[in-house]
Amino acid sequence: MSIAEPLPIRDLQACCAPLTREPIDSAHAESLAKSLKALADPARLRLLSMVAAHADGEACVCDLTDPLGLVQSTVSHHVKVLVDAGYLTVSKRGTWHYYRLVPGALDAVSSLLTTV
Amino acid sequence: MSIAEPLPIRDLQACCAPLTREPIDSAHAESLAKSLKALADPARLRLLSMVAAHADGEACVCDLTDPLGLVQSTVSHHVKVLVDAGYLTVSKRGTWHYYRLVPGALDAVSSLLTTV
DNA sequence: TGTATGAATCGACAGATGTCGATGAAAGGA
DNA sequence: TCCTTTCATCGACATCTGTCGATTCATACA
Repeated sequence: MSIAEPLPIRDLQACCAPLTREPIDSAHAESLAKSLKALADPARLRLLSMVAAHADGEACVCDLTDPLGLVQSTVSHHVKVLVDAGYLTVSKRGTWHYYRLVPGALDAVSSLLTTV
Repeated sequence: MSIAEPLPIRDLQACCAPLTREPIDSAHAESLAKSLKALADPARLRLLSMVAAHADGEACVCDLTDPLGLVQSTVSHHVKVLVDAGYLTVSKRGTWHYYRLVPGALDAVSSLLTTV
């Protein structure tokens, strides 16, 4: 992640009250919107869900192309969006790249939306 | 909402486990993505936040144009997106339309993202 | 009836996004 | 050294999206 990138969602949570607690300012609205945009795609939601459900909680791109019904380059693109947004991490072993959920990342964005 | 519209988020919650509990199927991924897309815009996040913070928990379009820095037709567009997605309701009194948060709508989408 | 006000709709447009096929890069094995 | 496999990147394309100005609609009031 370059320095110009949006804050990953966990930093956002560390600083902010839930959306309805008080009016959100432009900068934080921008950050939260980016985090939500990364999530707001059916292929990426299924991808996240598949990674979470996969053996050992990790999966490679090749595990995902068939069940998603998408070409390798497209899956690679979606995975990159989720890594950049802070939802996935990658660990490389040989020619394989294994992706895994970042613990707490989904809970962080979730807690920003709650009203209670 | 026409019959062809996506399920509002509350129905989604009534039927589904959180994203990481088990692999989500295509149809539900599509629904959840639509609900998230409605939220994934800085202007709409600020709009929701302003409505929640406004006196009596409701606001009209004319209350929002100035603080958002957007033209009336644009605000009207964003409001419609949020109403269609089930986050806002409208009550019309004279020429004024007052928008208000749907109780529990944000909590519903939030709970679908939680992993715990 | 006519006018004023708040809001929805329409048409246009630039920019972002999801998808694909083709190519390139890195690592391992014959 | 060469081939294979896994993945990233690139270029192209159609579609979607956010924004605006102009118009239309509905309601209230003079």
